[in-house]
Amino acid sequence: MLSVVPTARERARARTTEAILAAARTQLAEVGAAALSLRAVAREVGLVSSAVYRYFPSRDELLTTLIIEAYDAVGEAAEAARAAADGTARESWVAVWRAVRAWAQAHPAQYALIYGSPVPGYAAPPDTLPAAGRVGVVLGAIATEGRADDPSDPADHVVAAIAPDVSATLGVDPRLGPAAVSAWTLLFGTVGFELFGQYENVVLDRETYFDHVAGAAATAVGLP
Amino acid sequence: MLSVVPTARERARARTTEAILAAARTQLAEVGAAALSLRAVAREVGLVSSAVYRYFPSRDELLTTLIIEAYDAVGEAAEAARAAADGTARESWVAVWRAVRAWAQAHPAQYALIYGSPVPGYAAPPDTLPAAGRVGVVLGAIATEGRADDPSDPADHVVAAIAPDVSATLGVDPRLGPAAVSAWTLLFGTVGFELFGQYENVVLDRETYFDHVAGAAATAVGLP
DNA sequence: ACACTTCCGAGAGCACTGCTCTTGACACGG
DNA sequence: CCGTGTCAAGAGCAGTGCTCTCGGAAGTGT
Repeated sequence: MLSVVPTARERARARTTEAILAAARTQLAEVGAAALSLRAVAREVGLVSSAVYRYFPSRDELLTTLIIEAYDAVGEAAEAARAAADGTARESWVAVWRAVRAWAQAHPAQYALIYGSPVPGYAAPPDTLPAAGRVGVVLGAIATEGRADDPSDPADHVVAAIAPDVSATLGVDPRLGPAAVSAWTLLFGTVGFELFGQYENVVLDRETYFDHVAGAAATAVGLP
Repeated sequence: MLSVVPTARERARARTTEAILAAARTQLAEVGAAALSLRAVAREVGLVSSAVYRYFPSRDELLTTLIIEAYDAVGEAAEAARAAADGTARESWVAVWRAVRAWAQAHPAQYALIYGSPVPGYAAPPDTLPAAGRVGVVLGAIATEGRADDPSDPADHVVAAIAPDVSATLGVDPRLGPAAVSAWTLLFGTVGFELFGQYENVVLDRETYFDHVAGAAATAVGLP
């Protein structure tokens, strides 16, 4: 119990768990979430299907692990982009937007897993909530850092529509809440629409359009 | 062939086709798209599974029919809302936004089918493209009707990022293109985020927040 | 060193899926 | 009235998630 130095069994278990996850990630990228087959994962690892259940109690549990991984990955991409940017707050903002889009392009199946329609019969467990907010935290920090005093604050009842926790966690002025949530929505809406084919025959130059939207959103949250 | 007066066989075929579609709609609402089972549909209709293949060559064909139906339904909801509104262009705009949201709340599975992640291994056939644009057409028409002269037009290269067909089909000023596409994205992004649970513990008062976003989007497309 | 407990992988099996193919019955048109 | 074309049914294939049992291996306490 809680041994600091892992036993051979524990190490073997960790290795197998990681092998299963690696195979699941491959499967996910190749066939998508809904077609992810536990038996195929088992085959790839060299196990029989029932053995996998010793590591994940169900297919949904496996998916949950992948979902958290994906949230963390896109959050890390956003944080890395912010860390790498050294210009104005507006430039950081655009850099983070671009990073999220680039991550989605590179990992479409993971993106669909977390921002597409939920897998049928699958209810996202609360475990995923903290990981889901990382991109929002990054954007909120940038907006607060670079915000000019903006006279066009929303009415009080609109401000109250956003949970106080959000402003607190993000460290932003509560009056920025609605605009921040809206910008966050627009970011993932734009990335999703492009990825899921809604911009087919509509948006010709995706980069130019995306940068324009990112800039407009920056203005909307008060970045000069 | 192409008989004006349908034979008994043709009528029977049309009846069975409609019965299958009705059962599929029920299934879709109950278990979602990815779990829609052709055998379950057949059972509900009172057929054996293989008989369904006389009417739809594959499960994907059935889904395609449902997708087009869903696009048409949400488009009709938007058009009806516009027709019923008799105030300013801004009021019409907000009414259409609300109608889309209400439709999505009433038909979450259909909404997920068309605006969620694509069903795995399923590529949306071109048949769905015209139906997909109906909501955009309604919004574009309202924006054009009520637009005030707006000095903040985007740069030429941004305008050129949007397909000319779009402005032509929507009948809007091409300079409005980027803002219109962005507003369209924000509408479905917001509705989708609410429906798929991303606003859990984030947006408390959904109606107030939604109306605020709708109004901001109206301003962004130049509605006074 | 031996016994005991825990863990793990394999295999069989259940109920389900999409889809194909064959077979027999029925309705329609010449 | 009889050939033709359409239809539903049934069996079957390969696959799925998941459960249960069983034998062996690894770790633990005496």
